[in-house]
Amino acid sequence: MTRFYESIERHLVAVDCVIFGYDIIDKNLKLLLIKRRFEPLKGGWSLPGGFVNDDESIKEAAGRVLKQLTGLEQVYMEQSYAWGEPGRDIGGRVITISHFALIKIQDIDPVMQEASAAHWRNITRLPDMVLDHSNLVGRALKELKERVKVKPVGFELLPEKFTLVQLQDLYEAIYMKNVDKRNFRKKILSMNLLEKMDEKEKETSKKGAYYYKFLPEKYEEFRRQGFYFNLDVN
Amino acid sequence: MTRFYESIERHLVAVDCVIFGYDIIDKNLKLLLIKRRFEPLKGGWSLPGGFVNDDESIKEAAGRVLKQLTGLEQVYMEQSYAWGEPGRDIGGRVITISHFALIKIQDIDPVMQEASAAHWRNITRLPDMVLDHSNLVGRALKELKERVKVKPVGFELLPEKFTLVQLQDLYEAIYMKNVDKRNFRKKILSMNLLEKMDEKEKETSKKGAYYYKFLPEKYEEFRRQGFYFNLDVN
DNA sequence: CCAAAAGTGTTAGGCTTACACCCATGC
DNA sequence: GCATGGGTGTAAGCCTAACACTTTTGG
Repeated sequence: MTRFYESIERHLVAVDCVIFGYDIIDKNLKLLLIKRRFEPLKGGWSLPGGFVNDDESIKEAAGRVLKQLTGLEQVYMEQSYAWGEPGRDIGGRVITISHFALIKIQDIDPVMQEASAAHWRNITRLPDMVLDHSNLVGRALKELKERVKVKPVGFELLPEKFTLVQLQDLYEAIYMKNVDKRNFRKKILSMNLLEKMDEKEKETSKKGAYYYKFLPEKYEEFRRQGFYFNLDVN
Repeated sequence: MTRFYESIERHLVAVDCVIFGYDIIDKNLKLLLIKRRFEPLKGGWSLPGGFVNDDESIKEAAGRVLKQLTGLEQVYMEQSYAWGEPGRDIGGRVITISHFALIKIQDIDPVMQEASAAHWRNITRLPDMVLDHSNLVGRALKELKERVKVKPVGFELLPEKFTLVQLQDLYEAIYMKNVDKRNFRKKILSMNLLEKMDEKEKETSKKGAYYYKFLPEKYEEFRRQGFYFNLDVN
């Protein structure tokens, strides 16, 4: 493969993952962070990342990092931004391509999480982070906010079945503002993307709240017909 | 700088530029393409690109490529996407970070353009392109469409002074659909971002159309006050 | 005087927003 | 029977979209 381009400078290329999770109990949007396991800056709070191997795509590299940390595959992940200031990594010039992933907190393999020393941290109270990782987080969060407005990806952060209250709480956590309950319900239900189940969630209230589930096939069908998801909320 | 990370595989990292221009006369959105000057695929239609040097950021590399081709600096440019499939470049594994730039066609240095064998090609009639460059274009175009709706960047493609008809034609070329004249004018003028000049453009009509200019300072001021540019058009 | 392009307002309907009370149940 | 959280409807106004004629002037 490498017959041409031989005299050209090469670079270390990495991927970093901004892994979002949502805690349905304390209603906080969270990030999965690790303590950096190598020098320089060993022990500092860091995004999970890794170098891109010769035989894998960027996407595969990011997927590999995510799987090593969480045990999860087929996770919703988007490329975010390529960071390449020559001085951004004090250990040498590294170009990193940040991604953000949305995972269901409860799906994570607890053994793996323990082994990798990964920690969930509230998005509102992040520690100081290594290198420019706070910037990567900031950008990913901004992109997430835009994305959940126009694509039904919030469900990636919730269990299969969830109540409308939980869904609203999630949106409030992401938008970082309150949302009108009646308008929110009207809007999301009017899209016909949710199926109401018979079962009720009874932990958090005496009356109980109906579970719903998201119908991805419906979304695909409507999309093909020109429908645009929109949950722009006051 | 390179004390750590020594044993790790390195990669060729490039930038490619999707350079948009708008021809006010024939009302076409165009791309600046070149004939590839080196093997493999020498002579094929290609996006202008180049490898990232050791001492420059990704943004600088893209700026350098753009300047070499057009003579222009301080051009509106956004990073688009990092493309890294191992097999995407038949000459060896190259990770490329695509960008899109918006330039005023008439600003380009004609000597430079000649020398670099750069050609403007209508977006609606692009030639077959080398490697995966059609994909990079597709993505950049999609991002441009989104961007002009929510950010006043269309003006980057027009001369300093332009008529409302010209502005509308530009939006029609980007959106690839017709726009209602009265609604378009109402909307753009209501934002108070344009200044009407006394002068008229008299080439294209006997009556003549008033020139306007965009006021970037106004935009900045309004932005700070929480204003969001929006030109979502029917 | 005519052809060609610039410029201009109004209306109906849909969507957004604001807002407060009843319901079901466990204790 | 009461406290707790779940669930529901309506009205005002704002924004969007549809639509056609008048103005100017060079030839």
